[in-house]
Amino acid sequence: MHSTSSAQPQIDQIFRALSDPTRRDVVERLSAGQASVSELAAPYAMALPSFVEHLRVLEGCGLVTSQKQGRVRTYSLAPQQLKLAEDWLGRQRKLWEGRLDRLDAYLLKLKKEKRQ
Amino acid sequence: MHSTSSAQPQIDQIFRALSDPTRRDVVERLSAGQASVSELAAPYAMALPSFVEHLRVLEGCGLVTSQKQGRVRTYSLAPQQLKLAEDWLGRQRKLWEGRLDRLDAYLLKLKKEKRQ
DNA sequence: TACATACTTAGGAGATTCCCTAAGTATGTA
DNA sequence: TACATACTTAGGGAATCTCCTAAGTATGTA
Repeated sequence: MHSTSSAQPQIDQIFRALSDPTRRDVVERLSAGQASVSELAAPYAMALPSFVEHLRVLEGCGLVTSQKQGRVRTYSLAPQQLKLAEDWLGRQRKLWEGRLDRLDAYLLKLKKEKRQ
Repeated sequence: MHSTSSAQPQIDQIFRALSDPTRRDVVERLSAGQASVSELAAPYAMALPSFVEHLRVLEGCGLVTSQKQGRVRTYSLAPQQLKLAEDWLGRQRKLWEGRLDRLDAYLLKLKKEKRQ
């Protein structure tokens, strides 16, 4: 159907997950090291089930992992998925910069031809 | 309320916009150069008003710009906003890598101390 | 002027999101 | 055993999203 067809549910979900400030905060917090549900939830006014749903979204797209020990569930960052999003953005930047380079080259050529 | 407080509506909207495969396709297409609404819409089965709504979302968060000449509206990429998202991801990667480095250093120190 | 083209506006249906309260289960502690 | 702690499950409500159809406006063309 499309020319480029970048319909990857995984990337969809990763960008979607990162579009919420609470979830971005959690990712940032976990960059500093693992933490339990209550530790992660503490800074937020939100009801716990609401907050836990954010954690579920993050785990659902593989941005974080968790394991339960006794009654405490501990979350950690899983940075490979972050890389997926970063790679997509990097690819766009390269395309864009490549286009600028070609435009530069073209303008330079025009200028040269004019001079002759 | 939060420790890190990354509640930036702009970044929210950018990640939100990029979470849809049609909109990511459009960004990719525009990386190759500007295009009109009908050119952009051509590959999709979607009704035109639905597709145009995607363009409105992209323009709303500054990822693309448009101008109308006669009856044709032409869209271009505005790559500065892409950089916002890329920067956020890059920052997370640095935090994460920094943490790994500190962990390495710590393990190395442990190993040394054990040897004495 | 008549007709085609390129959007644009209006309104609506169904799914999803993001929050809530109330009540439950499993685990550690006195 | 009684109680507190740390989630977990169930269900619901308002707002937003992503698509649709139908009809409108503005511009170029014969």
